[in-house]
Amino acid sequence: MKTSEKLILETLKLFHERGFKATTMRDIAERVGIEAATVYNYVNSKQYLLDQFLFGMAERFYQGIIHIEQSTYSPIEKIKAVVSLNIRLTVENPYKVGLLVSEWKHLQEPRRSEFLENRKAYEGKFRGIIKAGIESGDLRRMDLEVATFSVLSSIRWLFSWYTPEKSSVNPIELEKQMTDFILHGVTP
Amino acid sequence: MKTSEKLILETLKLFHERGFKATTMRDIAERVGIEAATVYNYVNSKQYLLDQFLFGMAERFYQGIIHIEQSTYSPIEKIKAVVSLNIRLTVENPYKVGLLVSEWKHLQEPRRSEFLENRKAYEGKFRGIIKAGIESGDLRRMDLEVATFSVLSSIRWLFSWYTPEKSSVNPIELEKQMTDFILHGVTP
DNA sequence: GTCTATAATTCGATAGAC
DNA sequence: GTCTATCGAATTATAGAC
Repeated sequence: MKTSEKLILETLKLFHERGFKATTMRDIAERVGIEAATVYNYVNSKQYLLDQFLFGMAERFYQGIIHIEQSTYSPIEKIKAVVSLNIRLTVENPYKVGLLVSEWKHLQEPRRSEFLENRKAYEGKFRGIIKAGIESGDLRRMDLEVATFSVLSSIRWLFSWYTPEKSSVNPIELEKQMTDFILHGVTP
Repeated sequence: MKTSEKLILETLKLFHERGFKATTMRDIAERVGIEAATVYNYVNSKQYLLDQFLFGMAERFYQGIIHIEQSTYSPIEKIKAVVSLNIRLTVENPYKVGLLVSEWKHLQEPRRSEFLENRKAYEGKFRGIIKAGIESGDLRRMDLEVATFSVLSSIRWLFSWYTPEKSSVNPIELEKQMTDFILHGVTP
């Protein structure tokens, strides 16, 4: 593996294990097997590394929901597609998705505000899907805010407990199980 | 307000806004209106403050689910009670609940391990409730792990989006809405 | 209880040789 | 591309006067 690749990978693991603030450039250098000063041959700053991780993932979530929003799917099919999107991105990038919900506070302005705007836009698009579903009668009449965040929360925390290797279900089965939960709850 | 009370309150707000690592003793002192050295007249260390917040809340969640577990409620009634417990504790202590899920990594050993064991025990008890419900037929047949964490995730993230003042629903209505979602999903 | 002063350490980042 | 050396700033915490 190239040093540049190893640097990115080890940094991601350290941010995941200890958090951005508790990870030092010296920690990163040690994992890669170089000196701290050499890290600056690859990146301008520690902030840059966090920025790349967060906005890289945020953009993929955002583009994903835009495609779903613009599709001709029914509201329920759109919800299924969002669940599928979340599972796919989380399984492919569990650490980055984890950073997305825990380390954005450490972005510097104006990037921090940009990040929050992006997240708000994502949530707004999801809310639109739920709203359309309620109005068309495909979904139950319920409070829009509660419905939006209840569904979002159940899929956003996937990263914290699901790993395909250790779980009793594979990603395909997980998608079915989670969709069933969101659509029908836990009662028979 | 007594200085000691103001110190606790302002520290909690700062930990919430910036995170534990990004909050300095000087920040805390400034909000309270004293010098940094004076903070040490009230607390032994910054770690102590985080420790108190996290274990104080963790204990309340733990005691709550123990009482629910030992009750004669049916599985569905126990789930409703856990939802109620989460809403009550989150509305009463939104910042502390937020720290519970975002700042535990910054506990020092052995407290960090103790915290994780407590959380695992809490999750285990909740899993037991779901398991009993599936076996009794009160709940749908579904993967135990997925069911446990799907429900837990939907209520654990309450702190990040719900505030009684700004929401269209009050805590009582929120409890009904969330219970309906967990039991029956979003479809009619 | 609150202050000033400061110890002791750590951190992000840079300079410049090779 | 990698190193040694180091700067300058920030941080937790303590000592001791008032």
